[in-house]
Amino acid sequence: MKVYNTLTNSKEEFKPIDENDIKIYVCGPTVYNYFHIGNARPFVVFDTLRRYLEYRGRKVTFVQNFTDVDDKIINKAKEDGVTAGEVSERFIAEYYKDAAALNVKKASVHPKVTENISEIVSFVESLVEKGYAYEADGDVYFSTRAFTDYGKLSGQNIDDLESGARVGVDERKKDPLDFALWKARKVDSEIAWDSPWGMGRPGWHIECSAMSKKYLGDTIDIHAGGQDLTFPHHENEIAQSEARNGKPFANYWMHNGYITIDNKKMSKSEGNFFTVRDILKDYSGEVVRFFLLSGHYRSPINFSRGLMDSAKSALARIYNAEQTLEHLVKNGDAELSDAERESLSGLGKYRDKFIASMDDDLNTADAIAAIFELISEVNGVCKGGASKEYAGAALAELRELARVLGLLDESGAAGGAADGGGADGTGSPDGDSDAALQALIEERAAARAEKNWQRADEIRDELAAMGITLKDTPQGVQIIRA
RNA sequence: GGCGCCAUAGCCAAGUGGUAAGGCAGAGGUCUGCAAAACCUUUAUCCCCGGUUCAAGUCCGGGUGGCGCCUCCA
Repeated sequence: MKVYNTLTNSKEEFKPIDENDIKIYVCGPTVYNYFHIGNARPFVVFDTLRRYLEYRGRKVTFVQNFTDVDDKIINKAKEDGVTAGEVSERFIAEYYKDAAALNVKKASVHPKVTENISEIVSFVESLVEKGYAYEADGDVYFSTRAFTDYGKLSGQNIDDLESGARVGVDERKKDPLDFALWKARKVDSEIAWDSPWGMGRPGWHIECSAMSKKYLGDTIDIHAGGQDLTFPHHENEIAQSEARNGKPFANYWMHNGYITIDNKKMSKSEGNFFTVRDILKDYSGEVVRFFLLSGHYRSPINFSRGLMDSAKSALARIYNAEQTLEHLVKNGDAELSDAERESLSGLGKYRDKFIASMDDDLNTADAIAAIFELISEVNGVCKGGASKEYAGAALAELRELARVLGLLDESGAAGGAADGGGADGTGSPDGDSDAALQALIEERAAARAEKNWQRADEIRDELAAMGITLKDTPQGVQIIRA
């Protein structure tokens, strides 16, 4: 597999340290609010990376942290009159709900900053001892000029960074680019932990270095996150970790592009954001996921209702194909036709294309195209009916590929179709135990046989109002539940 | 000022130097009692100007337009 590595600004062959245990760390959310669609992108993209690696037979240890102590959380707690811990616990729970809706798997570990304070303190102590950090009035700062490789990830040299720095120089810092490892408590009521420098709490960057080391070791395979974390967050992580460990921190750095609104970056500070929670009122999580995977992860994606509607329609094509095949698996012919046999022998080419696309720096747009090409061929072959065997094989491949992308899961939020018996009423309800529904379907079949179209349509409309769609196919009535 | 990204049909979007995937929307048609789904047909001087090459959307140079990081941010 090839992966675009921000460290080298080029696509490189991905060579894991240990083929049997790939180590990935993704920067997780600061839990003071529901996450927005921009935050959702790395969750979905790197969950897809993980699924793909697992699909290819690799074991993956996937760590995604929760930043559960931070200025924003403390401010939110003040606003709401609750503790910082109550805010973070609440939004961690909300994170899991939205992530589940997007079909994002839980990480191997979701460490919290507040549960790793002692690791963080000893990490900082070690940096101080090695001369990479200094204490000032209870704060501890990292000395960027002490780390000679500073700037290697963002491709900047330290002097250019400095001349462009817009932030006012804190007089306690020796250099404007120095950043806080430990922040002294300002007021007694503020959440704080004891340390060699007095009561305080960790700075933002140190948590990822400390937790990555604890859960994955000194050198990991992939560190990932949004492009906006490249500088300073990831640059600082490299400085901290490599200064302390004396080894490379991460071999590959992957950064996803932004979600934009009217082509401008979506961000909380700009206020032009949509939370996933709100979007889920109008679209299923699966549509959101499909939307996020429909372009390449490094490109910006513009978010709008119109584009979501397009994604919804496109995903519906995949669902229609699945439902048609499910119906044919139950109601199709017994014998494989020659045309089916021929199609079947070449069906693997779509899997090949899918894999080639995913191997090429996670090109999900191309991988989705492979799925659509599979669907086109299968729909063509199944026009007017198909054998159970062919439908079964096609369905298996369709699901296999879609599920690598986290789509068409059994557990998926969009739900599957339940299938009924044949239109003539002789078929078994095959799994559908709703007797009233079966009775209506049989009544409609009888009405149709008598050409009583009015009654037949009435029944269809009645069921449609209940979210049940009936399709008359040559293989009998297909029942689709919303 | 420093560093970087992008520009492909009405819209979204792939594209490894060899004469443009896929999806959505639109138009016409087939199938259907009508639908739905599906199928068939149909829609691109690849931002502009140079250059390299037998061959350039793809490489190089120069423009133009848009975006981003350098400040909390996925």
